[in-house]
Amino acid sequence: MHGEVNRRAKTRRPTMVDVAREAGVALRTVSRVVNDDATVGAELARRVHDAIAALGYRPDERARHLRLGVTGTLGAAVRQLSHVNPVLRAVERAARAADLMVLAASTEDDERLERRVVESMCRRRFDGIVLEPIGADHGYLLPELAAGLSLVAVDRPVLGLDVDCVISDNAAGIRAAYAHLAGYGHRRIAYVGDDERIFTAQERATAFRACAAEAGAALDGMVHTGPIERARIADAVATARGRGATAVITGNATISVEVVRALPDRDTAIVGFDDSELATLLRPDLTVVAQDDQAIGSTAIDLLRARIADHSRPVHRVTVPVELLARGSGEQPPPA
Amino acid sequence: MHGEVNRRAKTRRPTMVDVAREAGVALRTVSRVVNDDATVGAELARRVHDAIAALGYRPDERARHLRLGVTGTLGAAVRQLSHVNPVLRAVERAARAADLMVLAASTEDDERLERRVVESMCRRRFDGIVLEPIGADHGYLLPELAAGLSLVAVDRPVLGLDVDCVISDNAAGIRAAYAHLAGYGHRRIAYVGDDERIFTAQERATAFRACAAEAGAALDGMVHTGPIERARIADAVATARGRGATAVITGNATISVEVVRALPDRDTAIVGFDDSELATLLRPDLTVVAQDDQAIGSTAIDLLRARIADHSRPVHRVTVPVELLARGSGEQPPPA
DNA sequence: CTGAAAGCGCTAACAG
DNA sequence: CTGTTAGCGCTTTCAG
Repeated sequence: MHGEVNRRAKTRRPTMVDVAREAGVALRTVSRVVNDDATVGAELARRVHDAIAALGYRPDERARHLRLGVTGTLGAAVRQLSHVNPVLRAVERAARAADLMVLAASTEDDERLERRVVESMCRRRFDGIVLEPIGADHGYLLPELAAGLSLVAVDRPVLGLDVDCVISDNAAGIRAAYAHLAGYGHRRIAYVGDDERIFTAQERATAFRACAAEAGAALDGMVHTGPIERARIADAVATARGRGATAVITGNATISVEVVRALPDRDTAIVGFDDSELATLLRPDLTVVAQDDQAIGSTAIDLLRARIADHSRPVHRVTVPVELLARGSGEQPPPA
Repeated sequence: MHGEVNRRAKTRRPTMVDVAREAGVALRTVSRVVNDDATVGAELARRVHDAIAALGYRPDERARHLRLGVTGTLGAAVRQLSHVNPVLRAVERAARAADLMVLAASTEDDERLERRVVESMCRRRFDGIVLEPIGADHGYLLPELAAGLSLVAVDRPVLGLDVDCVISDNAAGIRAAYAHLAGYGHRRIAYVGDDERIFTAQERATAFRACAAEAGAALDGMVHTGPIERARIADAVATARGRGATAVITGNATISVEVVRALPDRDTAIVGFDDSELATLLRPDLTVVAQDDQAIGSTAIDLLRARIADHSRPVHRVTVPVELLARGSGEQPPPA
């Protein structure tokens, strides 16, 4: 046990100069020891460490970063920190492997907050930013990019701006889901998705309509997009079933939950977009189109590091394949 | 649309001095405009803004923070950013209301990573840190606290150190759950919890044992704690039911899910610790002991701000009440 | 290795 | 309001 904390009086924090004086060495030597430069003798290093401990010296990275120009820090501006976000997890992991610190903040799906967060990170001179962009107008990024910001968008592109991004192959995912259900004999397949003002929602809904058209299926009462609200989704499911739907494709994990909630009897096949922990809680387990979160995260860091290293390199837009995981809910044929 | 990004050549970023020269004003005036000080004429302010836009000047907070001494930034070191964490959400909200930026990082339940993250935040001179402490040895915090770190622990105390913290009333939650089930006639109540090396898990398990003792109930095969593994929890549930348990109290939300998974027939009453989105997905809906996340988060920020303002104020350890939410799973009587 | 000094970009104190 | 200047704490160059 460590016991009582000695809460320091109003005295100035010690600096490197103080440490140098205490240890009786040159400032330069302290700097070397702190950045553990090999070219310093063992005896001197020990004296410096003793002085650091005696004074309670703590290096100040603000000054270091100011002098160095770089901060060794990446910002992550995501929709909601405290939500499940495997991509963010992969981003943190990949950044750690590259010895970069990730500091994250929520944008709360609020365009103004996104702007505040990103601009704040820019003023702090983070080396780069991983952004889950929201909203339509990202014009505020233009001066930052011109001033040297390195940015990579994940999950969605930054509309109207030519910046690096890495997104899932949403259309391929929908096509896989559609073909999977059709392969089990479904002819009336419905889609329940998110608000189409959201980029991914729009991509997925569009792909669904294309699939139906190609299959020669009518769309009446089969496509339901809009905000994620329990009542709306329950309505959508009821309408689709009333029109004879025997299978549903959902637009994301939250919608999958609501669709399952709205389907008390399990006679409708479901393929959900996005995998989640809940998928294997349901009975039967949920068949899903899973994103490759690990690939998205590490690709984002790769792109960002390359952009930081060479600001004028060509823009890369990477599309990451998705995978259909058959677990049961998507393999039931239509009722005879 | 904004079109092509003008990726700046290798030229130096403009500074305040450049802006002052461009606008033909004093450096001091630029500083005032940037920090929108009211005592500056409209005409001059316009000229400065024009110069800022013309040069693409972006203020550098590193220098500002270095000069000012404070950073207006709080760090949040939490177990896993990309997990559901309503407390973190409340922390962000409360900090924003106080005009403080929260930058968060994951500790991944790894003591060494926690240390790296916290020390990094200290070197960046964050004004304060919100920590979800893990592990037993927090001795590394001692020099930081002595050097002026403001810290508040949430969810668990920092063992062996006398620092501010805010935790839920775990024992009261367990007592409420026990009394609730007993009130519905249950005499054989089991507890399935997390690894007791975790502080909250230990508190909850201890409280459960005390409840059982007080009720004069035998504990044989009724208390199961350990790591969160599907097989272990399934075993625990089977054992408890074999010994005649008619009700289960769980130690946290993840365990609730696993317990439900292990109970295919719904003839066992359940009260879960921690509310979650899943609670209302199950049938019957899950009765839970819910933490007051909002209160925990805003209290944490209050304590932190007070600590920042007065470093030698007395340490506060706040316990936040919990609430039992009856939803169905905890209101079934034992089978006759 | 030492000692001295410049400079990163900003704020603030000073005298006009 | 302007112009000048010191200084935040660090890294790094330069001569010993």
